[in-house]
Amino acid sequence: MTESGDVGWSAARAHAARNRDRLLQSAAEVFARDGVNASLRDVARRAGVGIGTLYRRFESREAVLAALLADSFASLNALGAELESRDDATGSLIEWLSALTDEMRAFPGVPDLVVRAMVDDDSRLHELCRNMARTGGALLARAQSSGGIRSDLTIADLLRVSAAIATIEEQGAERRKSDESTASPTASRMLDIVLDGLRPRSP
Amino acid sequence: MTESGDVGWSAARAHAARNRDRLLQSAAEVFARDGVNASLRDVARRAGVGIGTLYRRFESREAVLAALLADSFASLNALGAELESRDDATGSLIEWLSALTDEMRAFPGVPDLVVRAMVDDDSRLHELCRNMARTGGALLARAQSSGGIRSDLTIADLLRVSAAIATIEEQGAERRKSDESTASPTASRMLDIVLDGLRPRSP
DNA sequence: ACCTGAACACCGTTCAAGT
DNA sequence: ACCTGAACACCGTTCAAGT
Repeated sequence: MTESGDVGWSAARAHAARNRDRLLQSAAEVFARDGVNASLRDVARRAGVGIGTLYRRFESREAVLAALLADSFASLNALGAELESRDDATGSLIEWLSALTDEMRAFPGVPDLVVRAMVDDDSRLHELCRNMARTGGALLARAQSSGGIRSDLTIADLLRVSAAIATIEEQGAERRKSDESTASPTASRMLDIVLDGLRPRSP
Repeated sequence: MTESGDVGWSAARAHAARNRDRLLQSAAEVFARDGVNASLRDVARRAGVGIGTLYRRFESREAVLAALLADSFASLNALGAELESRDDATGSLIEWLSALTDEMRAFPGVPDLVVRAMVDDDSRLHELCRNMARTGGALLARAQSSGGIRSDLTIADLLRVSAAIATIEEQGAERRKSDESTASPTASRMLDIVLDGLRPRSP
């Protein structure tokens, strides 16, 4: 099949790129269904490629996830930059935390992953998470100096809270067999309740 | 080896009981290290029995966990009963939620497990969790009628919050590689902060 | 009655062999 | 250069064979 020189090369490269796209598409579907620890063999199967191809395109499960989540994180950084120029510092922070919580619901297991990656230098998601944290940190500092948010909180605290809420809502979104008294709360209600606790109290 | 009649039987029964104890001991160690989804083969190996014996003594992973967590849940119910007779209704609820959060930190993954079991009729932990929720529900109702807790909250909300905090602290308790700005908050601080949000606000 | 371990159908990950 | 699938070392779970 070897066509001479560049033609063969670029055909192979195009094919490789298509495989990468298919793998990402497939991974998005499988992770959405089975969570971030879903079977990578499943991902490869559904993409119609061999398992070896997956490992050739992505050095690890986290590399796949990093590729899938990169856009989310970029949009959070963009939103943060935009919110910096708003008057309401506290409202800005809360809006950003809401957006973060939403993004973390991409796949089951993402919140956990993000919290761990924040603290693990070796994670493929480490830098992505750290950048995102920097964006949030700026918003937090502004909200704190405006007096709208307790001054003893750190951005690490808030990311953990956000992750916790995202985990809760992720589970609440699943099919429930008995739905009487344990019906899941509205998506944003839990976050609202918890964020209430972040304001300074004047008793 | 077959000794005649009852003697052989009771020896076998005693042996079986000892195996069960060893398995539980081993499971406690392995789950503490690797979380609730740890290898059951590992559990059997460390207990010095065949994998078949584990499955003979416990019909499922959840059955092992139910056996390990039964005491915790019982003590929460006892604590609840005791707190019912205290004057400070809100303080009682908060103390109980603190205790619950602590118990959920038994092994990594327990909070998630409890939240799921609460909603899954088929789980071996379902009844255990439901009873515990009933205990908390009574404390919540009392705190709400005393005016100390927002009236729109349900016990399901609070258990989810507790699970979320327990998850956070469980992760915070792990060895961190970089510990600068992401240092984990003190054990109870997150819970305190969040519980602040549960009080009615008077602006 | 109880215990064991082989057996089955899956994983994640690597790497020789093919094109 | 890229792709494939066998190979290895693991799982969870079941069940025939042993005592």
